[in-house]
Amino acid sequence: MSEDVIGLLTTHTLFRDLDCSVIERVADLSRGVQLSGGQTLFFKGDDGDALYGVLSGHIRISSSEPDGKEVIFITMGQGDVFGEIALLDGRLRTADAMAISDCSLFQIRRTDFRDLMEREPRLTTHLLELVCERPRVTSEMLEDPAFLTLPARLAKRLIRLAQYETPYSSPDSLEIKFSQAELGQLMSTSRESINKHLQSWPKEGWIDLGRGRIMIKDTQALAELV
Amino acid sequence: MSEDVIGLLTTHTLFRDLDCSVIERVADLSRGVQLSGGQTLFFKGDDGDALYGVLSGHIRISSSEPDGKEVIFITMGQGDVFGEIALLDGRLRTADAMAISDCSLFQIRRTDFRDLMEREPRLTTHLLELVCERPRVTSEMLEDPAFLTLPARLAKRLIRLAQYETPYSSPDSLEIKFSQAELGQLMSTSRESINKHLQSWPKEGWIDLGRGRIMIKDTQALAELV
DNA sequence: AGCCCTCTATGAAGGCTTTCACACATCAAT
DNA sequence: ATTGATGTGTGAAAGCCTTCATAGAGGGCT
Repeated sequence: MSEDVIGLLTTHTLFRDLDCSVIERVADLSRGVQLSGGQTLFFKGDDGDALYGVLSGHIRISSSEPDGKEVIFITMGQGDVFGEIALLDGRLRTADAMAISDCSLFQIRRTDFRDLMEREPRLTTHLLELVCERPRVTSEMLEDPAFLTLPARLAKRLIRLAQYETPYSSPDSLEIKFSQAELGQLMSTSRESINKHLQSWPKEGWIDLGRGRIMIKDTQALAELV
Repeated sequence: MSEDVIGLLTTHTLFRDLDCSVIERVADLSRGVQLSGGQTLFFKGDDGDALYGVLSGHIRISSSEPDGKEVIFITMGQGDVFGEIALLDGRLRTADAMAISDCSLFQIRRTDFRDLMEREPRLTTHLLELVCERPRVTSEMLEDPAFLTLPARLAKRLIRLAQYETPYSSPDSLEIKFSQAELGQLMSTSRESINKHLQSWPKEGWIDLGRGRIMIKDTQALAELV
């Protein structure tokens, strides 16, 4: 476990360039968390008292309403670190985090991390970079629904998913493991709408559809829709 | 000018609790920027080399497309500080900033600010808080379109505008100085849709409509729509 | 006053999405 | 092999929003 954590830490933006001794100290602070698929790590509104890193499995960051509607913001996979905002300001979590498959995470608690930050200024600087990255992504998510039509957004999202948010990939044919219903939630639209737009693309040879997965065959063509 | 800057700095989250000497140093670093209504401060994609604070006037943070469409994210008024993300990571601006009225701003350049940060760790901590606040707001802006109907979002937005984003206010009757067209851009919808929904509320006595302004008469009633 | 520009008001037509309903395919478990 | 759960494929009806077109009202300027 500890070696896994050290491996993840050294490759992540947040901790890269730090001395080995510091990384080991961070790893010592961390404790393992195991979740099975469907379990919730935290809810929107919980106290934000820790940061998490994904060692294996996938975590869905989403927000849901009492009536059952849910918006998925992003899914986190191996190597991703999340929960850093609540870690910094100690306020409430802004979204839910749920395991969508069996997960192995590491957790660093707020108090431990703050002590470390005081001793290691570079850690703060890196943390700032990480926190700055989020708004850059979110502001794009804000303007896309206003500027792009649904098929354009869908194409864009598929490309993004293939590049960043799936473990599996091969040279010229990228696979996305999401059901059409999940895609609908990712994009705040209905499963049926997703389905109707997806129908036209296999005919062009741009994608292949399967049960619970989509193979991208022509990224270029999809990109031109945007 | 310098006294104005010091006044703004001492009241803002970013600099509060800092020693007077430090605040004076920050003020010394800053230079004044004057804009007349309609002038652009920076465009999305520009290099982000400075942070700004509003001494007077209003700045619109928005993002626009070649075809003329525009989404307004937020408007900044007296006492607001913006541009801090590009300041931190030195990357490109994520939105346009334009003066919607004659403005007096102060500017602190990236290089100057970073020097200061190294000498003043508390400044970094406060900056982190500020940067953390943004995603909290934006993530709400992301889920609202998915969960709420247009009238609900409109009501919510009016309340927000009345509270935070207009200089003018009086006890039980809040005035919003936005045209219906601008409201449409704020909410990524058409001027006509805004108008149609607004029509029904004066009859209930919840708001008064004027040319280029809206008076909120019953905040409670609007809040219940959400 | 007269003129112009901006903003508000309103209706009709059309488009895109949602919702509902149902059929069918796939996979896992018994 | 049967059953049940989950995911995909489709069509019809309804709703909401957009776009287009047009009218009128309010303010500032000469």
